[in-house]
Amino acid sequence: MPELPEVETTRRGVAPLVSGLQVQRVIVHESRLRLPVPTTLPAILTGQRLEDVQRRAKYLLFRFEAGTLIVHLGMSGSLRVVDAAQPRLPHDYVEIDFGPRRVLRLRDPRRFGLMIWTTGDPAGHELLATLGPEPFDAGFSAAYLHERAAGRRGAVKNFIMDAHVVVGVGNIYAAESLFRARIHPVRASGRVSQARYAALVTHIRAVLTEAIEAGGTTLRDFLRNDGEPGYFRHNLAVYGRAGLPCVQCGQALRVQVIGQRSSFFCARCQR
DNA sequence: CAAAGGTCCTGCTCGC
DNA sequence: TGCGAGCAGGACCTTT
Repeated sequence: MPELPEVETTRRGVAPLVSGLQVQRVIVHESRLRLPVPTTLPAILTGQRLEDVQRRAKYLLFRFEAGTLIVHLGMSGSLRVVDAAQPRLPHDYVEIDFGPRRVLRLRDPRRFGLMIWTTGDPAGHELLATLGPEPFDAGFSAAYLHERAAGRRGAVKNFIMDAHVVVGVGNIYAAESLFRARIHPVRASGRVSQARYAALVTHIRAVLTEAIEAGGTTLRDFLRNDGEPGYFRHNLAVYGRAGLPCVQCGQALRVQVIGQRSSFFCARCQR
């Protein structure tokens, strides 16, 4: 589920509902996520006031006075703020209770997500310290990509999906932005001109912006924070459209596994 | 049975 | 030959 737009949508949905409130109770129903949820979490959080919710890459940062709760939704995670009377759903693994009508629940069927506690500057945490720039940072530029890609022969799609190069470009938005920039996903990243990287930067930003404004692309199990099903199919030009006609040229779109991920593209438009 | 939106780790290969 | 960067593949886990 969560690519960057979904994570940002989650942040915007959750933050106003719980920011400024004090944690009443924490229940960890299942701690075996990608990293273990600390069993001390209830003792750490109870009584603390949530200052705000920030985002770095696909990590959500719940900032308390004493430290930061780092949350990642993996491939299937979601957060909702529900009434305490709402029954737990299957795979609702952690509950942070900010009051009877303000229970934050982490659901994560595949358990690829994480929820950990850190003190000090979260940017220095090992999970965050080596991440590349945010797509909307000035440091993410054509010159930056061109320089980072010099000499690299791997597929440009893998390159832009590498969080140490730039964060927040997952499989869907990699496909969409490469299509708009007319760059073939298998092209060696070191053999993309700076001018074409300029186009790619523009399109990555545009695609992410559109998706965030649309409330996030949702393909499967994203739930909106009010608990309503949030199914929303963003207008995707290539992702999931193998065999269907290219919106530009009409030729059938192709799918190919690149870096173990299904990659959709137009073999005529993208070079 | 394959595949699903993410990330980390290991071990191999290539080029200097 | 040795080294490091880059890269591919596997692992994590459950559901459809």
